[in-house]
Amino acid sequence: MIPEKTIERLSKYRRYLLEKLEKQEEYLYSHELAAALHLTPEQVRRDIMLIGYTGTQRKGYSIKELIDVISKILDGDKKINAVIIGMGHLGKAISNYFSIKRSNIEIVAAFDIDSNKVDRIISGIKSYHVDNLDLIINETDAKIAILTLSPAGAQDITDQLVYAGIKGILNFTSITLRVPEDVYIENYDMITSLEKVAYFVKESIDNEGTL
Amino acid sequence: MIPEKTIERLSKYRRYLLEKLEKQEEYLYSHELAAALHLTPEQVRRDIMLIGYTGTQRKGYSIKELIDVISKILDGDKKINAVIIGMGHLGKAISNYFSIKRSNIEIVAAFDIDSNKVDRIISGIKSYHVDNLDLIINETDAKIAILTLSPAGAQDITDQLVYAGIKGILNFTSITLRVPEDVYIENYDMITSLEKVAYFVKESIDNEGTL
DNA sequence: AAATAATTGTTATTACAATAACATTGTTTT
DNA sequence: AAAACAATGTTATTGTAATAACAATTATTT
Ligand SMILES: NC(=O)c1ccc[n+]([C@@H]2O[C@H](COP(=O)([O-])OP(=O)(O)OC[C@H]3O[C@@H](n4cnc5c(N)ncnc54)[C@H](O)[C@@H]3O)[C@@H](O)[C@H]2O)c1
Ligand SMILES: NC(=O)c1ccc[n+]([C@@H]2O[C@H](COP(=O)([O-])OP(=O)(O)OC[C@H]3O[C@@H](n4cnc5c(N)ncnc54)[C@H](O)[C@@H]3O)[C@@H](O)[C@H]2O)c1
Repeated sequence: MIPEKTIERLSKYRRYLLEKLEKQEEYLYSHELAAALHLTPEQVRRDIMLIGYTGTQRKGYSIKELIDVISKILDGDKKINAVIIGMGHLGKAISNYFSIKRSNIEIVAAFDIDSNKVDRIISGIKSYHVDNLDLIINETDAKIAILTLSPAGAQDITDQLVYAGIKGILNFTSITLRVPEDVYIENYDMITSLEKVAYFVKESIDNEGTL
Repeated sequence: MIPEKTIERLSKYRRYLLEKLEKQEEYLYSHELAAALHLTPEQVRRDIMLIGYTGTQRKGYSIKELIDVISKILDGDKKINAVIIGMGHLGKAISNYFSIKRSNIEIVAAFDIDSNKVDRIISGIKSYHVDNLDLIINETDAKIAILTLSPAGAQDITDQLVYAGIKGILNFTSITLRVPEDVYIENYDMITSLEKVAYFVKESIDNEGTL
């Protein structure tokens, strides 16, 4: 019901607002938020309207209240657990990163097929052999999986994850996964991102002076 | 002129087509490509139309020719060089990844501020101290930068990159960067992606049975 | 206390992207 | 050689997201 793009921006708004809150600030205007995130003030106001929060005119939005409203929408009322599959280069980087950050989402376990990488604690996250996938996911009631394993095994593991009750996947493997309708997939494809940057760079170089 | 979303898909089409080519296949239909990437055949045909390629009816598209047309658009005629800034966890993972992959984009240098991480070759990429940023970027004629450094230094380094002639940035730091109009920025924000997945998972769980 | 200025909230418009419809054409079959 | 078929190419439609316009409102100023 709330547009996907708005959800993305809400996440970014919240992070910016939390910074402001730390600096003891109380109110902010739509144009401040817009300027900070390279958006238009209209866009910001529209998003805030969509989530049903209202500021006070001439004074702006209460930072604290706005954070609360956004959090209610993004987080709901209970925490959500996630697991990482594949503790290679990328998997370790992500584990390390999220072990620092605190949020409503907690990474509760990691998995790998390589016996050298399991039964250890890496960046504060316990790592298990994939054979225990179903068991641990049920025990921890994890609902999200972050896929950073080799592409070859990705579809097979995905099927197991779905069977175990995972409802959302953040997929870093470059392959396209098949999942049932009720499982939400967010694909992140680094090659595509890089090729896209390269394309627009090329275009901008080609068009130099053509304005 | 070609829509951004089409550029993204072209990158994915090409990767799929290259796989097919390796298997010695010669032709494919729009519906095959669509099924493989979870798109509609109409979307695929439209994209192909936009880039001015035409297949043959009843026979489909020539895989080889289509790859060539896409490559002409995405790659242009010369290679493009990239650098990585920040050889921490994520920087290393990416360097390692792209040292394997072959494409039109080559990562020619890496930079860090930590003296323990410089003047070495990491995953086949030579790593320099950031003090040499301008020099090396000019020497290598790099046009793209991948930012995987700590957020604190990101805006400062970005200014230096722009000054040195960088025209495209793939930004993994979670902060929003200021750049001139002619510099293309692609932001990738892992927290936002994960929070988005969490939101839609929550929604789907809440709406269970409400269909 | 009235006027002013600045900001919000909402509706209207425009732009962009995806989907659908269908006419066209090359291939195959009989 | 003619007819049927199955795919493409293109136009039309719908849907979604972003932008713009403006009315409503509340602090501030005089
Ligand atoms: N590193 C990057 O920057 C990068 C960028 C884009 C995409 N990717 C993708 O992310 C994935 C991981 O990349 P990486 O660089 O970390 O690779 P990596 O080889 O360092 O790590 C892969 C890990 O997955 C494990 N694994 C393999 N099969 C498994 C299975 N069936 N179950 C559980 N674990 C399994 C391996 O043991 C290994 O530890 C790959 O699919 C890659 O294409 C990585
Ligand atoms: N690791 C992840 O999965 C992940 C996910 C999302 C975002 N990020 C972002 O990516 C960036 C890197 O993450 P990480 O986990 O690799 O962190 P990290 O601390 O492992 O690495 C950061 C590296 O940047 C270097 N650095 C710091 N300041 C620098 C400067 N001015 N010039 C050059 N190098 C500098 C540091 O020496 C270090 O090697 C951070 O901004 C982080 O927010 C990381």
